[in-house]
Amino acid sequence: MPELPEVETVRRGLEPAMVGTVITSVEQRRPNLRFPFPANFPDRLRDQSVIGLGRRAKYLLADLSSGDVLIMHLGMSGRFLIEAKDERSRPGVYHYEAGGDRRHDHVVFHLGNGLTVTYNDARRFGFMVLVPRAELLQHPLIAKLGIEPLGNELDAELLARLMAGRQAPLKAALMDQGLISGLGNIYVCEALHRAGLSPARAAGSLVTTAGRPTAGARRLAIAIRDVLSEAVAAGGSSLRDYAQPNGSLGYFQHGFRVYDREREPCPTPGCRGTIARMTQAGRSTFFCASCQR
DNA sequence: AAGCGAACCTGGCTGC
DNA sequence: TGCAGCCAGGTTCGCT
Repeated sequence: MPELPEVETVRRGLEPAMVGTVITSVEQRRPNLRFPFPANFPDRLRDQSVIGLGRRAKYLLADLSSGDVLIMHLGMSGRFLIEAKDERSRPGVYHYEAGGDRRHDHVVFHLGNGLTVTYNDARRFGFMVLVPRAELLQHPLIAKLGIEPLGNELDAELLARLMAGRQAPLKAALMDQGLISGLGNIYVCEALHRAGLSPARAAGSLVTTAGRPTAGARRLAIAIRDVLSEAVAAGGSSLRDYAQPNGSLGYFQHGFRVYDREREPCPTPGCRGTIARMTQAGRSTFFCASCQR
């Protein structure tokens, strides 16, 4: 599920519930997700205050008073649910409404403010790791991440530099978290369509022989920023059963122009093409062969 | 070195 | 209704 906009939406949903409160206890209901939980995981969280909740790429980073950072990744199907322990005490404030299979509630954080935050992950590709704050940037999960696409660095020049010399399909290069971190299958398809670039062309084709960004590179840098910021503003996309922590649904999936729209007419003004689907590196790519070159 | 396919795990949908 | 087969937002590993 979650690419950068969804993770940022989750962060914004969890922040008011968790930051500034204390974790009174943690229920860890299985030994592992994608990886084993850290040793003594509940003990290391108990009685810690949550000082801040940040995000790097698709990782949530909870800063704890113990000096540890709790790194959390949602994998494909991870989500958080916020509930009031006593619904009557906070009527209508936080209420889990979206459907969900509670058999996959793997971690429950009990908070000092009376709320519980539950991590649910059917496929268990997500994980949680504890790292001392001073070691965070050296941690293998974090150290190799590329630039934040919504940060200040991403422009046509940097994009061209990152893609220069690469023979890999442009789509694959954009999915490479070591180059740009936070894009996934959906938003890469969307950004490439907005930029009018074929997912199959070589990444290095965004650079002129003089080493300058092509016009396509300029369009793509803007398209990446636009599609991500629009999706964040819309509260992310709700595919299948994904919901925001408060149970409400993101609605950016209505803004998809190509993703999961195989055989539909291309939405580009004046384009008479049809959205097609192909497989690249084992993942579905949705694109318009007519206006994406 | 870079790039591809498989693997991790479960659930939902489609089609017979 | 049942069941087999295929598909899914991510990441890592091992083999070209």
